[in-house]
Parts: sequence; structure tokens; C-alpha cells
Amino acid sequence: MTIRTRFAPSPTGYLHIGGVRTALYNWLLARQSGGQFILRIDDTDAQRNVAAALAPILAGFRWLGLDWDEGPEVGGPHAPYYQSERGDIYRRYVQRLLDSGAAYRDYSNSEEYQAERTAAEQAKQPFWYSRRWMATSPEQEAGWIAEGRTAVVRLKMPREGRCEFTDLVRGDMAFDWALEPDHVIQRADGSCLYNLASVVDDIELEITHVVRSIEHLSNTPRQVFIFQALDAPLPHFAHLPYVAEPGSQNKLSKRKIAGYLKNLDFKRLYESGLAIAAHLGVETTPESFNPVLIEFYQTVGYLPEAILNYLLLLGWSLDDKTEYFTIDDMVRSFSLERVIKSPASFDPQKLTAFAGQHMAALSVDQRCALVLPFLQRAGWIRGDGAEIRDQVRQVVAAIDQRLVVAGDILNYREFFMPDTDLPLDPAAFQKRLVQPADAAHLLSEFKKFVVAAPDFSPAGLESLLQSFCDQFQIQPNQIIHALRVALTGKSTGFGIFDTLGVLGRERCVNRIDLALQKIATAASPAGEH
RNA sequence: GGCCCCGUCGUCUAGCGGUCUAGGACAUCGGCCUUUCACGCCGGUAACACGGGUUCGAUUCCCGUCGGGGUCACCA
Repeated sequence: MTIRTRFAPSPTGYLHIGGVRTALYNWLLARQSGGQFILRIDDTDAQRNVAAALAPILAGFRWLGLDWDEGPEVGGPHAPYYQSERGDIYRRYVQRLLDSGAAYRDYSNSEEYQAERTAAEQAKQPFWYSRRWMATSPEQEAGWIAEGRTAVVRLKMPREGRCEFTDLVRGDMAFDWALEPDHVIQRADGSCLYNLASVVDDIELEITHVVRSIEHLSNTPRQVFIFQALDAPLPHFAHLPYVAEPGSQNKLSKRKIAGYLKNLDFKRLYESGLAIAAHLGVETTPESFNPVLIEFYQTVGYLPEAILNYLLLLGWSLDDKTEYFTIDDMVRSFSLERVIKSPASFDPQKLTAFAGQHMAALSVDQRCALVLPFLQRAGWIRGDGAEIRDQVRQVVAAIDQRLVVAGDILNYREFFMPDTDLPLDPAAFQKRLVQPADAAHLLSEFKKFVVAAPDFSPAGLESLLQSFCDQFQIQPNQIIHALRVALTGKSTGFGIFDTLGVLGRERCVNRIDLALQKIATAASPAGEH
């Protein structure tokens, strides 16, 4: 038997981290067994523009590499994959349920039904619907219809015994049938509800493993009932614990995402993303640009495999030490048996740690390819000719391990701007260029060395600096800090020889000249103001 | 409230009766390395919710308490 799993998103307009984890586990299960992963759209209750609300979700899956074998855009033997287009199929199954007596038409109006329900609640009795409005004869039914009554279809649930099934992560489950009300499966207008649609689709699409979040556990008995009433084999069920908010045990909720920004770690991640988004001109509201949503990571430049690696471990582990997984590793090692039963809270810092690890595993060329679109979108480079690629390559090589996400390249604007535009950080400028009395002198002398340097390779530059220090009888520190501020405008950055090398002789000379002018201006009382 | 689920360092987790003075990772705190920053390396702080059983022996099994959470729609 080949394994067929599915993920059934509602077209909500966004994909959040918890949903991705569920999808990942489904995808892994299918991929590791040569089975199929199916995307089915739960839009039975849908609003108008399903396509628009679905686009970001499909884009998220594509970006993450979670490809689907059947579903929107790719089609498949069981099309359509939109529940809104499967109404006829559902109605056919409802008829079967009606014919077999597993369901009935209920002609009560909702007030009448609710009245019974609240009466039971007030009496603190378990609620059993009287089924008073279930017709016992065609004449009675015709009479009600003549009165203008309409009917919903309800499941005729058992009122004794237990519903038993095995859950692959939670073990043997048992629920009292008596506690299950007669759920509505079809509205008076003929449209069908989730529980019915879901089961019918799982049957029709031949789903073998229903892996979903635990909030569906309580739906399972009524679904089991439908499967059984239809004589369909039960799929394997696996209910995953929910993903909790950062720093809490509460379930991650789409509605509360703006509030998560108060969490400190979360906020830090959010703000670093904000800086990157600003360079890219991406619109950011707490509801649309939020570390709970997958789009955030795509915008900022996280590696998909890092996100997947983190999510894999949020509720699953292989053993006591393995943490780093490539996609292939994940496919090979995943198992439902080792899924954790308790909820796990989302930790942005650990996600970022994985991002760094996966980035470090990439070659300089691979990192260049990732970073290039960011520079282009920010408008800092034009085109991607050999010269530009070479320039970017040098910067990326020098940045080395400081690059955690692709968007981090945007912290190095100084290497992608005209010399005359280079801003000097005021504090760094004061400390390194104005306060040390000899800074200007050393800098102008060093410029002469740069002009005359025979070899601009890192090794050549290092010996250049050494001979400079020897000649002027100073420690390297005394020139290095001033030099970095003059060249980059900042007090921190990567190695000074890399900095010189990346900029090249001409730009170094220009920037030193410009810095010297600013020092002179600052020193004269009649200066800037 | 009914039903159901869960409970090991701040966080993610290992642990399926003795190997646990409880291991790893992230975070955090020291130190080293170093021309800044980062990386890297070394080290530290930090957990079995509580109470009863069962057992020669419980983090591990059972019960209870407490705590947290999910779910109770003509939503999905």
C-alpha cells in the first residue's frame, strides 16, 4: 500500500508556522515511502476571492520546496481539489447516508433545536436531541414541507458504546458515543459541512494517513462514524500537538499575531526583519509581516531548509544529539512514532540559529546567488554582469559567517554606494578620527602607502600595514580603527585587509581623502554649522 | 462546566525501572583566541510540578492533586 497524505489549508491569505509543520510531517511521510502528498483546499465556507487568498499559501509551499503530487495548479486523477467544486460528490454521499439510515433530515428550525439544547444544559443533563423533527412518514414530511419548513441533514449518531480508534501519536483512543450530538452535515441549501466533506474527500482521494493538528481530535469520532456508515476503511490517524506562542503554552493563533510582537525574542527577530524590509520597500504591518507567517522568512531571506529543520524538531526528535538535518536527512529519518505528545512553543532564536548553520554549510557561490536578488531589489546594484558578480562575491566571502540570512547583505551598504555618499557614524567618527590627535596625519601617510602598494592581495596588504607600522613606530591598532571608520563609516565590520581588498585601491584613496576633509571641517570652529 | 490531551533546565528535547551526582541543542554568564565585529574553542548557572502507592530500587509504572492547554457551530 502506498502512503497518501494530505494537507488541507483554508484559503485564509497566509501560511503560518504551525501549519507548515503539519504540512511538513505529511510531506515527509509521503516522500519517505514513495507515496503522494496531496493539497486539498478547504473552501466549503469560502468567501469570493479564493484564488487571491490561496496565492500566498501556494507560494509559501513552493518556496519551502514542499511540492504536492495532486492539488491546485498540478491537478491529478481526483480533481477538482477545491471543496467548493465538489458539492455534487458530497451530496451523493449524503444521499447514501440518508438511504442507509445513518443520517436523517431534520426539519426543526434552529431555535427549536437550540431550545432543546439549552434546556439540557440548564438541567445539567447530557444533551440528546429528541429527533422530534425527523419525519417518520412521507406524509408527515410532505406536511412540514408544505408548511414551508426546510431541512438540514444530521448524522444519526449512536447513543451507546464507545468509538475506538488508534492514533499513531497518541495511542488507543476511546470516546463515548453518547456524548456526540447529531452533527449537521448538510445545510438546507444543499451545501455540505466540513466533517462530511473532509471524510468524503479522504475516501475519494484514498488518503491513508490523516496527520493533522490536535484540535481535530475531537472531530474524529463523528468522522469515524461517517467512515463506518459508508463502509469505508478507516485511515490511520495521527494528531499532532499544537505549536504554542513564543514564551507561552497557548496555541499559536492567527488572530493574535500582532500581540506576539511584545515577546522580547520575537520582537528582536521582527525588528531585524523590519530593517531588511525597509531596504526592500516591502510593506510591513504586524498582520502581514510577522515572524509567525512564512512570508516573513521569505522576505528576509531565511533558507527554507533551515525553517524546515527547525520545524521538524519542534515536536519530533531523532535521538539525543542529532539536530542538523538536510532535507534528505529529514525524509530518511522522520517517523510518526517519535512525535512528541506535548505542545512545543515557538522559539525565534533557535530558528535563527538553524538559519546560521544552514547558511554556513553553503559555498560562497551559493551564498552569492542568494544575496544577489536582495541587492537588486534594494536597487544597490544593477544587472548581474560578471563584474558585479565578482564584486558581490568578494563582499560575501569577506562577510563569511556573519551572514545568517540572505537579507543580512543589506547591512553592508557601504560596499555598494558611491564614495561621496558614504555616511560616517558620528560616534565612531569622533572616537577614531577626531579625538586621536594623530589620526589625520597617520591616515594621510597611510594613503601614500596605499597609492604605492605593489600588491593589493590580503597578504600584500598585511605586509603593507606592517611596514607602515614599522616606519611610524606605532601599533597596528593605532591605524586600523581610524582606517576602518574612514573606509566604511563604521567601527565594526569584517577584517581590515578584506575591507581594503574589497574596496580596491581607488575607492580606498577616495574614501580616505573624504574622511580627511571631514576631519578638517570638524576641527575648524567655523565648520559645518 | 462536560469531554479529551499534556506536564524533564528560560526554550526545543534525550530518557521507554537501576547506566541519572539526569545527556544534547538554543539562549544566558564567564574565559580563551583576536586589529573591531562575528566565527571558533573551553568552562559555568539552570529541570524530573506535588502527594500517595507498586517495587529491593522510580524521571521512568499506577492513582490522586495541582497546573497548563484543546474542544464543545447550520466554522474549518
